[in-house]
Amino acid sequence: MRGEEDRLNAADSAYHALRDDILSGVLKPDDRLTEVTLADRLNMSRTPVREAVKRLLIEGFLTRAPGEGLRVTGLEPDEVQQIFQIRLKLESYGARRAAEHATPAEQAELHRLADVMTAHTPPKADQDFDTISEANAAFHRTIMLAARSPRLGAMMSLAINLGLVLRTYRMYDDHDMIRQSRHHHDIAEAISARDPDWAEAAMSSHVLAAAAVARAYKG
Amino acid sequence: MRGEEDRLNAADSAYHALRDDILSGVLKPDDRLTEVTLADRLNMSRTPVREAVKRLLIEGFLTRAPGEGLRVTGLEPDEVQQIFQIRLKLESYGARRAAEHATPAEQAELHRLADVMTAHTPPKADQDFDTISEANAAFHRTIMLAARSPRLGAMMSLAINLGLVLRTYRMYDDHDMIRQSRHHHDIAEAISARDPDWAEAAMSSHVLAAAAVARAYKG
DNA sequence: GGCTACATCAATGTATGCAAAAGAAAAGCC
DNA sequence: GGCTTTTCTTTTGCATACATTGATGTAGCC
Repeated sequence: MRGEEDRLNAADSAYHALRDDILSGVLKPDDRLTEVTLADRLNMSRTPVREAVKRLLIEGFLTRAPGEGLRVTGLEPDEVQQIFQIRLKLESYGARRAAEHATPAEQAELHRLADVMTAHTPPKADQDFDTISEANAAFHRTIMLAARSPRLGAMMSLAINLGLVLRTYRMYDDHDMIRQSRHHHDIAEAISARDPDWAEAAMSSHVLAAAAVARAYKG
Repeated sequence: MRGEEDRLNAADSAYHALRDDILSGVLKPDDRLTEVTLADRLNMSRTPVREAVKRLLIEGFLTRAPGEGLRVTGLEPDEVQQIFQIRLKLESYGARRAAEHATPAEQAELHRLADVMTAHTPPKADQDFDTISEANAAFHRTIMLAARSPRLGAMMSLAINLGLVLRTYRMYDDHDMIRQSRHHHDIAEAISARDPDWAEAAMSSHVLAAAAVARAYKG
């Protein structure tokens, strides 16, 4: 879907390819990797791979075993909840700032995205599923933009990526989805009302509900 | 005083050298830099310099001007406050978790580091300054370790290494330093008492005080 | 005279080769 | 036979050469 990936340089595409493989489980925590192996895999030289690996190490997706290559960092069950806690802090702060700084256009966009989600919830076909998923991502992205804090945006994208595994909607049943969609309307309203406290609380509630779903989900 | 620095590899020493030059003002926000220039400056090849630059870019010390090289990032006042807000959220959460998970050894270490800071505060010589700075960094690092959350650690290192802490250290007067030192004792006590609420509140207070100093500082 | 197109240069991106560090295995010594 | 030492192998670190990209300026054309 993204024709732009061709325009990415090798180092960046290596980064994204590896990260996606880690998050999607193609590369598993026990796999032994090496820079050369990965370079072969991706059909490029070690240099850009090295760059990507360095970044993944910093971000905690990989760890380097002293003398025997790289390993994918495993997700402990407890860590999932920790990531939700981090998201809780950052996203609620983002919502607060969005309530203070969102333009009318951004407010309208948030309402529109919430409407899209509602219209397709609960999903009847796979296509609904995709539409919801995309609208959800766009909703959160718009709030981050409206927060007018590039640093926060960078932090969030990392936190979100860490939790990407969980964002697969497999865990959500219809009830969860409907609630989530309502939450989005709440948040959009709070931001339109320029009420930071409300926006923060609504977002907190939203994230905590998601955390609870993840906690309950076994399988 | 640290003989270990010789054992650092080229990329790391480049990173530290450049960061120090930025923090100390040898490299100023308007300077136009290039990877080749820096490599010459440091008597090494572009490869390790590139690595260091990449990291400094991520951490926000440098920005790349599309077609004309690198520039030292000037810190906008508003951004400084935003970074403190992010730190506030993450560090207070870290303190909370540390209160829940710190080992007796870690608790003792925190008290020890707080004592070291107090003993050298207010600083009388440059050496005191270094000692305090190091103890401070170790204190926060120990809390992050005690929080038992590698992901949080990764996020923090991105947020914190934005260099702000280092740059703001020069803003402190004796009064600020004494207060900071007292805060560290508070936090250590809260963690030893295994009181997450207290630990979180104490850390919040600590970070917000630092933010206030930064806000008041003009020059 | 103004606009386009092409050449040129500066800066970054990528590939490859070699060096150094760290483990593992094998040989020698006690 | 167990321990040390040495060497071989694996993996990362660094340097250098080359490719690519994007900006700037100049010449030619309209």
